[in-house]
Amino acid sequence: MKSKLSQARPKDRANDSRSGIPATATSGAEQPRWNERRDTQVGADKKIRILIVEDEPAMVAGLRDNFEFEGYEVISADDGVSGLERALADHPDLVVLDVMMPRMSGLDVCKQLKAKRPSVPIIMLTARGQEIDKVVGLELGADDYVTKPFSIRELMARVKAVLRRVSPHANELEVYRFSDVEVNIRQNEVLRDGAPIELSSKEFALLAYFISHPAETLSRDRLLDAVWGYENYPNTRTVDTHIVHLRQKLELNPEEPRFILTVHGSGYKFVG
Amino acid sequence: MKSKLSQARPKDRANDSRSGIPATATSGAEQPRWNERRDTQVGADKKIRILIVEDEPAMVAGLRDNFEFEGYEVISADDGVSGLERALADHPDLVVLDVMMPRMSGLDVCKQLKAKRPSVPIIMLTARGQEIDKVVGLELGADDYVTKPFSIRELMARVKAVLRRVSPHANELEVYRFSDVEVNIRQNEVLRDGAPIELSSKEFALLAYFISHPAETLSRDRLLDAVWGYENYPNTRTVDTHIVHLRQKLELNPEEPRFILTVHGSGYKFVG
DNA sequence: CACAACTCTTAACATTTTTTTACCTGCTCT
DNA sequence: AGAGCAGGTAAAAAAATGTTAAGAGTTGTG
Repeated sequence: MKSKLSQARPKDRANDSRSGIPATATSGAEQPRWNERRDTQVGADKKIRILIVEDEPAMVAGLRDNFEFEGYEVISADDGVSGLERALADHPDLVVLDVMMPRMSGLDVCKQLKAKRPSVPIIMLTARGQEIDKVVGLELGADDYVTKPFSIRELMARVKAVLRRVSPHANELEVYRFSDVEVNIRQNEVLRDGAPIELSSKEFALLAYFISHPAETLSRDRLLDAVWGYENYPNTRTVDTHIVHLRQKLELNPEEPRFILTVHGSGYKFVG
Repeated sequence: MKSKLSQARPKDRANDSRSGIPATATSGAEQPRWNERRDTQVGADKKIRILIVEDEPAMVAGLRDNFEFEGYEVISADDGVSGLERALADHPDLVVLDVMMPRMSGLDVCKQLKAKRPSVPIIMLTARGQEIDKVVGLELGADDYVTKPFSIRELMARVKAVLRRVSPHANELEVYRFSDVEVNIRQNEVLRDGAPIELSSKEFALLAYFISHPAETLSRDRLLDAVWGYENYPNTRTVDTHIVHLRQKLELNPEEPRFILTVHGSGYKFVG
């Protein structure tokens, strides 16, 4: 969560000019803008971890910024050998791998990594003119590739696409039930006896966070951090208000909440 | 579903200069990429089932990934005998068959399978230098072959070609229906009660993407990536405008849309 | 080549929804 | 009783979306 200054967010992204990364030293022309809030992982419990293996520091910094802004956890390595080591040791959820690197080519890293961890998705960064088919084909097993110079926007989209493809579980399996209420995390949908309950996005994020921390007393500050983000400092009373709304929509008897309980002096607690 | 494919846009978009961002030197993206969404079987009634018979796990995994990404259903077997069994039991629409395998050679599997199910198309994976003529000729009856090492793109193209050749009905299978609306993906045609609804290419591409991701909330950015492509940076509001147009043409009551719903703060969602 | 028809994009304004803040009441504990 | 906290309510503020229209570019046609 980097600059989630959504307060000062420009209206449309055509105008904003968040510092992007030059995709290569040569192409300063591309001005990616990526500072709009997108479909990031809201209130996710554990972050998705991305490993960036790339020898050019500026590129790493730029990618790190953007990925972290999108809510991913980023680790990095600056040559092939250490990249392979980190990939094996730190269990990233996805690897972004430059082809041209010191010590060990990205192609070899890819091959060796796929041999040991066939399931970890890899996106290759290739220069134009390199043999794309080899990179992505079965010989190496990369899941996708982007040719330099690329827009951060394209890379980000492909990362998300690969993640969606690799773990479609996120789509369906995240359904929670308590009492006669059914919460589908992925589809932002809450049902009571099959009838939809309309929640605002904040309300839903709040509920999702509660659900993922059952029976745990959550302080207002913690809820603010998790649901509103670190760069937002609304009044803690804001949380209360949203709790009220949630209860009104969720509880059978909002006067006597059964699911979202108050822990006097501490915060709130969700009980399935 | 790339717009490129459905749009009769002869010229490169490189001369697109309105947003101040040059379309980049990267407009060499004319070459199709295997991993882009293509003319897959969108919203087809039932998926086309591919059987992969191959003993190398990494290869199976890679093929599975790619075929599933293209919208096929994949089943697999890791040796000749079980491959033949599954081919007979599970009625795949196409079989990808490695020649070199334990227990029973792919050649024998092919021969026996063709003897019992003459209609099921088979694509063989052969190593360079193997006797191609025998494989494809009448003796064995395979429909096509690919020599290792091959690019996934080539294999995918051959699979589609064979499927087209074998079942020209595939054209009609790409019809999706909801309410009294009928959408023919391949023919860019939308009918309501048999009467055509005229959609622009963007509108159609948008609808097609919605249809292929039913009940999933799609952010504007994701729609931009999928429908407009990576090299274009239109305003996110552009999506809204097109949604409006789509609704006006598609919904019975555009004021209260039933098919294309807005998810406030997140994007849009299509419900059949 | 001019002209009309059409598409796409952007902008401006209207409307709706969400989020935040402010103010007030009641409760609990010392 | 008074301080501190929980919670209700309403309204202001902000953001997102709907709507309409105008400009630029394309296509098709005479």
